[in-house]
Amino acid sequence: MFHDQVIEPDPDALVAFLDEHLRDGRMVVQVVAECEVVYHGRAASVADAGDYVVMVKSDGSLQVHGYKGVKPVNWQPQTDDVWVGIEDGQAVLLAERRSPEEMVRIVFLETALAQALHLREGSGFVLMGSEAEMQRALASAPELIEPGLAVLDRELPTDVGGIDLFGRGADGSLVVVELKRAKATQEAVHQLGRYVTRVRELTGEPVRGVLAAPTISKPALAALARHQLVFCEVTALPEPEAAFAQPGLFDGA
Amino acid sequence: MFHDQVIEPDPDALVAFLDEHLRDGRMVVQVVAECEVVYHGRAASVADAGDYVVMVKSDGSLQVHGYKGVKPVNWQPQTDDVWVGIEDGQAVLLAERRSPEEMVRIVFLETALAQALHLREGSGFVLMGSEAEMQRALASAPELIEPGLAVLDRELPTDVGGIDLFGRGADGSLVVVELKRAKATQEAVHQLGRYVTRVRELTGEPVRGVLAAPTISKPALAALARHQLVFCEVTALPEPEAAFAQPGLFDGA
DNA sequence: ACATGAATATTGGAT
DNA sequence: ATCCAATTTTCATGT
Repeated sequence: MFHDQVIEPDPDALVAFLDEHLRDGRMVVQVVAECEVVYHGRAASVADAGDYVVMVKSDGSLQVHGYKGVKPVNWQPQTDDVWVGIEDGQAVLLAERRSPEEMVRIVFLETALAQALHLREGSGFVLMGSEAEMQRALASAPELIEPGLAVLDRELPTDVGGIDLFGRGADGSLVVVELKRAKATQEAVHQLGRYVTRVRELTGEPVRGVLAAPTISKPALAALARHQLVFCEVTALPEPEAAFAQPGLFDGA
Repeated sequence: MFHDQVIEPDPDALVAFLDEHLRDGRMVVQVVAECEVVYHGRAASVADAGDYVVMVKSDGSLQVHGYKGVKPVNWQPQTDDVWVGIEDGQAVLLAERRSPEEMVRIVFLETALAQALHLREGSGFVLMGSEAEMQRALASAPELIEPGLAVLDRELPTDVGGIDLFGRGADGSLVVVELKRAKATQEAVHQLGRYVTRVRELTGEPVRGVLAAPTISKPALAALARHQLVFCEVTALPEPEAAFAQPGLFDGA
């Protein structure tokens, strides 16, 4: 898993280390260093000298992390080429990508540490509470939306977008359901309104619109009312499941 | 910058190491280990045993990286509490967050490496090519959108959303401009259509709609035409600036 | 390759 | 605290 490491390498040693391990397509390579980072592609950015953790994963994706935040300061999804070399006596890493054409260039000013890791692929990963899961659950139990609702379609495509759930109510009218796994915003209301209008135009039948989500923002609820649409509370995760919190087992901070 | 590390620590040593350095609010702490990760909050997930790099930054944010991809397998923005301890003879890390209420729990099965880094804040960061920048540029040079256009407002709020640029054309009609820094999609067309309709309702005047973006998808262009709206090509970055690509300076892969 | 839409989106700004 | 909109969004999926 942990493979190789050099501490405070000089530029030549760093380049040699990177060159060796970046060629090996199974390695995740990290460099902890004071560096400058330049990006040019979809946008462009310059980061002046600062301390960062540079991580190049085995798929060629690259990220430059600062001292805070989940998001890297700079990054690049799966690159096509990563080159290293010496320029003006300093180690430089250049990552390039076609489609879109972009590049990240890192100058290592002072390197604290470089390491190569071999991370074996995880054996399994399951995510619960996605919108897709909600959609399946509601398709099998449409009474959670309204009594007597019969689901006719899921992801029904129209020229203004895909309708999450499409059905017919107990009153005989068509029902368009827009689903959100998190709090619904005005944008979701606009989406729903667009679908309802279009289905009315296409069918000439009475159409009702339902926004199904765990919660809804106050402005969105007001907008719903204006458009004579309905909110329906549905949760993405079935149970709160308080099974994990185990106070007393951990040392308090 | 590089502060401290332990190689292949046993659970007790790992917990002692983490406990010491996580308390220090300036440290970025990394653990390279085979581990299991459970998340529960906005959604829920379980990752079976696999090799990961766990990074806890000095703001309490946490991310668990696998061997590929920019996105972590698991993560948590700025947590409120990080606890470590021993459970069933194994080192466990629990990161919790209020608002939203969620937690990530990591069981370290076999630890290759743990280290603490002190990353000083970078001195400067500049990003070019944001939509805000485009907006400023076009507000000062509205002829890039159409000759004779006079800009009346930026980010003009309406009850259906904020209009990026609002002005009056040489023909006397009102002009609504929707701006995208990247390729425009159908969603942008819907947004623009909504604004145009609303402004027509509110003013009773003739209103034209312009979608300004570097490119537009084919379906979006068709939708624009149906709604009698116009596309205008504007680039987010002023120049391609081929100043960075320096072939020949780097060792080929 | 292109287009679409979800995401534990994250993050910053405005109210 | 809430809400909204941008993002180098990334990523999976479908065509």
